[in-house]
Amino acid sequence: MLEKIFDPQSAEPRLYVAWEKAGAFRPDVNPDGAPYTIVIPPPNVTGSLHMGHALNNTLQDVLCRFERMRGRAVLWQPGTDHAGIATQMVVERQLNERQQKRTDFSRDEFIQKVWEWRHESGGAIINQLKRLGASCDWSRERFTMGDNGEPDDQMVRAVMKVFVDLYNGGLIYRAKRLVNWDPHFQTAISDLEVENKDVPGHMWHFKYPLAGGETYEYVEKDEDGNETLRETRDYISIATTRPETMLGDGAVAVHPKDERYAPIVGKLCEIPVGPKEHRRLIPIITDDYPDPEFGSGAVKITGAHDFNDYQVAKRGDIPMYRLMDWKGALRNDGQPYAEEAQKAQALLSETGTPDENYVDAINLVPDEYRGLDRFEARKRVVADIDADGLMIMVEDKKIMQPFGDRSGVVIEPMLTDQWFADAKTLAEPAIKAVEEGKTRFVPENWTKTYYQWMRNIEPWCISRQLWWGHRIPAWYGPDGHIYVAESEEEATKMAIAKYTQEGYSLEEINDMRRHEHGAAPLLHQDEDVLDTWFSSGLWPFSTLGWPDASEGEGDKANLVNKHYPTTVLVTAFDIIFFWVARMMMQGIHFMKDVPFHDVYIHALVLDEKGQKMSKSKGNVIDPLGLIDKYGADPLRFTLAAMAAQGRNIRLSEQRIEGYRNFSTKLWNAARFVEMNECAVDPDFDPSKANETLNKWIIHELRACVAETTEALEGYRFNDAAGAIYRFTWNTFCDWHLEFAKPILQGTDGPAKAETRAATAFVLDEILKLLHPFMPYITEELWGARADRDAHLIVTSWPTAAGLPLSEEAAAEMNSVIDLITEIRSVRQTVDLPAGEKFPMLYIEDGSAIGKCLATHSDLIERLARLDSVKTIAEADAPKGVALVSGGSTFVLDVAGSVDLAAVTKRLEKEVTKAEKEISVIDKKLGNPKFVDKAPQEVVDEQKERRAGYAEQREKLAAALTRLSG
RNA sequence: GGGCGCGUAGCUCAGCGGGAGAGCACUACGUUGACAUCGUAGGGGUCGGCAGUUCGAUCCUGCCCGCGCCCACCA
Repeated sequence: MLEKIFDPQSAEPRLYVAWEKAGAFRPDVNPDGAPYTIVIPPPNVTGSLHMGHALNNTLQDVLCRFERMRGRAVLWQPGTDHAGIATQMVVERQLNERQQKRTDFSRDEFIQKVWEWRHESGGAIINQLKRLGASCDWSRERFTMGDNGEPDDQMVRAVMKVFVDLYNGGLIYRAKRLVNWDPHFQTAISDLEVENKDVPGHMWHFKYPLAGGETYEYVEKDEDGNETLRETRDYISIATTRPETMLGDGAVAVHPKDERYAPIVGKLCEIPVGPKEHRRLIPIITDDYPDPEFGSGAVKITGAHDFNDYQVAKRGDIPMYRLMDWKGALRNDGQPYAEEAQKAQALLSETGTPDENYVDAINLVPDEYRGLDRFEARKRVVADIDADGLMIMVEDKKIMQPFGDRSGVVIEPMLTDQWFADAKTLAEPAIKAVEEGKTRFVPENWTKTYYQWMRNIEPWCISRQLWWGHRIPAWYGPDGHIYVAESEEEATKMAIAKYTQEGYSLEEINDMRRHEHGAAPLLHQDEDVLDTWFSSGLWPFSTLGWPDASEGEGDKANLVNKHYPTTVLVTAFDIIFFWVARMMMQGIHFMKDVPFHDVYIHALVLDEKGQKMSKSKGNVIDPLGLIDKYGADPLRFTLAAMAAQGRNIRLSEQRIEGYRNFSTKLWNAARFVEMNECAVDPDFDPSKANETLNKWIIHELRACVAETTEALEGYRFNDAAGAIYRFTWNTFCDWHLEFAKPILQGTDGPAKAETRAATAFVLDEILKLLHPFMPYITEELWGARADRDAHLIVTSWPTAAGLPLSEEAAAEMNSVIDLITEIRSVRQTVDLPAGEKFPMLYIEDGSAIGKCLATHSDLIERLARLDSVKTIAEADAPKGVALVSGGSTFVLDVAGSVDLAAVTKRLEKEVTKAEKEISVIDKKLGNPKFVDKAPQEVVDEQKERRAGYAEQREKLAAALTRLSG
């Protein structure tokens, strides 16, 4: 016996364990099936399940369960991401709680601590995914750093091989370039990890005096060439939002066509800050970058601290002076300012590209500013210039400022040595693959976003100055030569070979080693680690066993051949650039094929007000809390039902409650079926049903199967969920079970037996269709209803082809439904007491409904609360409450008085409606253009509709005369 | 500045060339031993505005108004 209600708390863990134990999550439950593969977007090990995860994984699980039931060899490959910065942060925070710092430990010790954390509490999110019901093959769980991060671990080897191969192919290189520097974490970050935000700021206008007190005529003209301003100036006006970077200016640039400054191009001007006796002079140059219309038209060029200036400086061989240290404070190294400034001044007389390392060593921060934080330095610079009388004005202005997405601090463009991947080259085949349709975005419009980004891609900075991550497999020799190899051993071999070839003896090589590092190895490894996304980009093949050679299907560990390319990637749009693009680039390069055929981009889950959920806003809805409260099934169903393509999801708890009610409805339906002894009959053949009722429900089931299946095939989760919801509640429960009651409680043996079997059958099919969305309750019912050979999770998905069409039965039952609905409606209009029963008379008119009326009189009487249903000739029809359904007229033989005015009003309203429709259609049909140009079928359809309404109008009119007085 | 998207019932959203839909909320009534986490019935919308294409537009096109999001180097 089924319990009165379903208890998710106790059932969910039990069922989940049973599935795992049965091996249901492994692809070999369907050993002969075609592969169906999804790699999970690996959540951060530090993560805990949020609503986005819940949606993302629900959709993946729906697909996996659906395809598994369809017989595919489904591999849902799970795992987690080592998430460089995030994880390092978590462990550092723990140290802080114990009054310790990361730097209290050696790098090895710290990394050891991170591994300890990872093994103890990392991966809590995996258990949370299990609570959601995710049917991942956990036996294959992977971590982007491997089991222990050791060089022989396959996940690590994959990363090393990729780096080395790309390096050898010239697609990875080391260079000094301007990068986004996060002063909090003291590492470079990629463009994508920077959030540009509008913040209130200032724009200061300063005078840069011309060298030697020179003057020029400054003239401004309007559009017609008339002079609007003329004055003699001994300065050039410069605007900046970042005065502290003035110290590193290498030039002032103006547009070549800007006549105002033509007289002074090529001359020198003075940076108006720093000790007066050592003020630096910089040249006034031309470049296309400055916009004459903006500000004064003159731009200071600080190549080491601004991305635009960097480009100008590169074009013009302007030295780029780095002003800050890794913490974003003004530099405190090198010689006193006077000497350093002199070095810079000396560069002025040189031509050609300045040596970048020489320039980088120059510290142009005046002694009194050294060591100041950049924002403090800004205040000081402004105050000093102002005191000097060289500030023209300051405006308040909204400025775009870059922030680190993790640290929240202002990002500093910084000139540093970093490793870069040649994204432009890697992107080409990745763009082509989408153009050729090898990978398809669903919904389609995301392809544009993908193209836009890929076509404008910049070199990808892949090095990070962190401790936690894949260490870059590059080693430096005593002479600074770089050896890139998959292991230190190999790099050392390369180095020895190189030095031997250069004529050094083994003795001398050993000397080099001693000289450079005492007893240390010959080489020292690059201190940096790789961007987390560098390894995440390999996820679709590294998790499947690459780079180990695939030994065919017998090799369980290596499924690359069988499961790459994967079938579909399910993710949110905010990760297209970070992750999808990188997987495309790396996947195509190394596997010679796209990583996935489809990319399904789903919505973002927002709160009820349409705001992004975030901890800081405090509007986060915790999915685990909802699972505790309602169970996993209602949450999953809600997310799937709301996952319409291309829309955001505003989640409200009411909605979840509604779908919890749905699961209760299903549960109660199953209880009803059980009580009525509708046992599962394995021999039941739906195509052999005789009873109209059963033929009808199977016909309707067929439509639902088709609709659900097609929707899932097209990633239309909401349509699929809607179809099964409506069929279950509005067709099966509301009508079929009600119709079945008189038969199940009646005495007609064969009809009862067939209805029992058919009802049991349809319920089983509902469980199947619903299983991908609500796996727990359906599995529970499946197991409770009969002794089965297999769990529902591995039971075959229904096919429409396996179910018969029964148009006639469908028409018949639907007309009965219409009639009952009409009677109920009339009863309420006339305010007939719900408990009272009356006879109903059908006025014989030879219609279809009349022919089947007797067959279904039991149903009609019961559901419409009638005494009896009788057929009489029109002439014998008494007066009474008349109603029209299906083109026939019926009379409720009501004893006593009823609210006749209400019935009259109701009928008249229906007449009006019919007349209105008729007149609209007549207008159309009367329009020769319509009749000529519209497709014949549309015209015919309108004619049929007109006829229908015309008949309806007549019957209604006749019914009006039947009302008793 | 470029790109994407959204304005349909009180709320959240489907539909997207020929008959305006769902869930929730609301109102009324609850009878039939699956279900009050329920049943039955009902009210409620000039489908953002204007123009165009079309025999016909909530749906296509253009413009406008309002609102989101993503990308972007204006000092």
